[in-house]
Amino acid sequence: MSIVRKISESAVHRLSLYLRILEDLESEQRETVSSEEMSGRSATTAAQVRKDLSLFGSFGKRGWGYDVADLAGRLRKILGLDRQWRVALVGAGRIGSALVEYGGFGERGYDVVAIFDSDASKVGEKWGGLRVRDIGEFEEVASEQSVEIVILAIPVEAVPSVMEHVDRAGVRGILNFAPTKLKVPEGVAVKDVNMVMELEALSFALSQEDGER
Amino acid sequence: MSIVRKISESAVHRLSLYLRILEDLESEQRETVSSEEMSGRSATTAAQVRKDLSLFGSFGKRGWGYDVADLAGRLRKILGLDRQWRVALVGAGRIGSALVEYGGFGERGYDVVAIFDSDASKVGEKWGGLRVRDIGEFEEVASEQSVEIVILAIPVEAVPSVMEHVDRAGVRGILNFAPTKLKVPEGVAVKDVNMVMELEALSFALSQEDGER
DNA sequence: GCCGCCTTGTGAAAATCTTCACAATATTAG
DNA sequence: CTAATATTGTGAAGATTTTCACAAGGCGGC
Ligand SMILES: NC(=O)c1ccc[n+]([C@@H]2O[C@H](COP(=O)([O-])OP(=O)(O)OC[C@H]3O[C@@H](n4cnc5c(N)ncnc54)[C@H](O)[C@@H]3O)[C@@H](O)[C@H]2O)c1
Ligand SMILES: NC(=O)c1ccc[n+]([C@@H]2O[C@H](COP(=O)([O-])OP(=O)(O)OC[C@H]3O[C@@H](n4cnc5c(N)ncnc54)[C@H](O)[C@@H]3O)[C@@H](O)[C@H]2O)c1
Repeated sequence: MSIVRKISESAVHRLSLYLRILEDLESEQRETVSSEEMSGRSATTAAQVRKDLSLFGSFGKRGWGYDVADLAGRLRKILGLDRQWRVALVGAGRIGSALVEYGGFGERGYDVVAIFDSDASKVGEKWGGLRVRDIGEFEEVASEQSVEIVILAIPVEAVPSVMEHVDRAGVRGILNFAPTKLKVPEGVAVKDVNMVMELEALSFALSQEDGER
Repeated sequence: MSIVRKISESAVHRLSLYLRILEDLESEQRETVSSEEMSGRSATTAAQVRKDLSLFGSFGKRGWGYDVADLAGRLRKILGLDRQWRVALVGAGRIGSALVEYGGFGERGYDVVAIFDSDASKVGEKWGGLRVRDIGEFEEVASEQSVEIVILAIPVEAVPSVMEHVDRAGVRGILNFAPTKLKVPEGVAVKDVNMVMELEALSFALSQEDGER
């Protein structure tokens, strides 16, 4: 039955945004919200909000708006936040440590269940209840722990060798911080986080302004 | 003279990608490259590569391709990387420290020239040659140091008060890590880095797969 | 100098995404 | 019950982005 609609990258992005807005509204004890108000708190239009939501169903009541708690629940379900995701961190470096210490992921159902590194001086360290393991143990531990998502926070040079482990372990999704295009088997989802690119987009925008004057 | 073309977000993103590819090619001692090969190393098509570049001029030679070093130089110029940018970090926490210790920004011309925090136990610490300063000094120091870009790595709650300082100091661009929509004066560019959203896009993709089976 | 080959640059077509505009309908007041 | 009001859900229009397809050059070989 399920119709395969292709939801655009940007639409998914906006859904995350809407969820954050709804959570703010929940903490303000608001019961309902209109597409108009949602658009005011994001950077979109009311029509966009309604179109985005209508891709998944009709969640509002005409003349009344959306029930805040109900819509938040539906978005959580749509985004896959109605369950726990078992996550492994590979790369116990600067970014890795910032991520593991950050509580925001656990809150949303992403449980870091294993940490890997190749540096003998890091392997064995205790990081918030978890022991840093050698990358050589990846396949065994990842399958034992049913890891589905990997956060890759390693240098570019280490990517090829680490990806061999990751591929063999049957991981389904990768959040990649290394500034390189990953080669992954069919069916594995990858999202890149590239802060340098964001800075470049910023300096591009500023340079354009300068050029126009 | 300069025609004001609106370059899409995604096109700028791809330009950054192309630059990274060209830098790889440079380190492989390659002299020339075709749009075909560039597309193979990114996730686009050859036509897209050529269209993107043609927004800014015609940099190639028919039947021959692009000169790797020349094109890299032109992209650097387009992205505003042909100069130094003076950057201030606000928030000497986990993310802030990972960023400051990371060399990749300096390499690309982003110089962190000041670091601010509000925590008395952090103010005064030495971070790679810089003293962490109190956020109260922001306006004075930022204008003295000609800061143009701010990296905001503070908790959401601290955003409103910090933004007052930032707005008054006449900063032109902000790289924001706090998961909230910044309100900025006209003309200030903002780019958000939101890792939770990327993870949500990942779990969305994985959930969709599950649903389709 | 001419031919054949290769690859760019770019209009035009196709696809995708966003905005518009309004009928449908729930709610509330009288 | 009717009217007035609010706001959704959604086709259709409009805008933007991507892909197609090919003429226009440049280069090497003969
Ligand atoms: N730190 C930042 O602010 C920043 C910013 C942008 C991008 N990045 C990127 O993020 C990635 C991580 O950066 P970082 O600053 O955390 O680096 P880091 O050097 O602090 O940490 C990398 C970790 O990976 C480990 N590692 C190396 N090879 C490995 C292997 N084969 N298997 C397992 N672990 C291995 C290292 O031992 C180290 O602990 C890099 O690709 C970097 O380019 C970082
Ligand atoms: N750490 C992560 O992995 C991660 C992931 C996603 C998003 N974020 C976001 O990035 C931001 C920073 O995260 P973090 O983990 O580095 O937090 P952190 O708590 O480690 O650091 C925040 C720093 O900001 C400082 N600060 C607080 N109020 C301030 C003020 N008014 N003026 C100046 N400095 C002030 C604190 O003293 C602290 O040093 C947060 O908004 C967080 O939600 C972090």
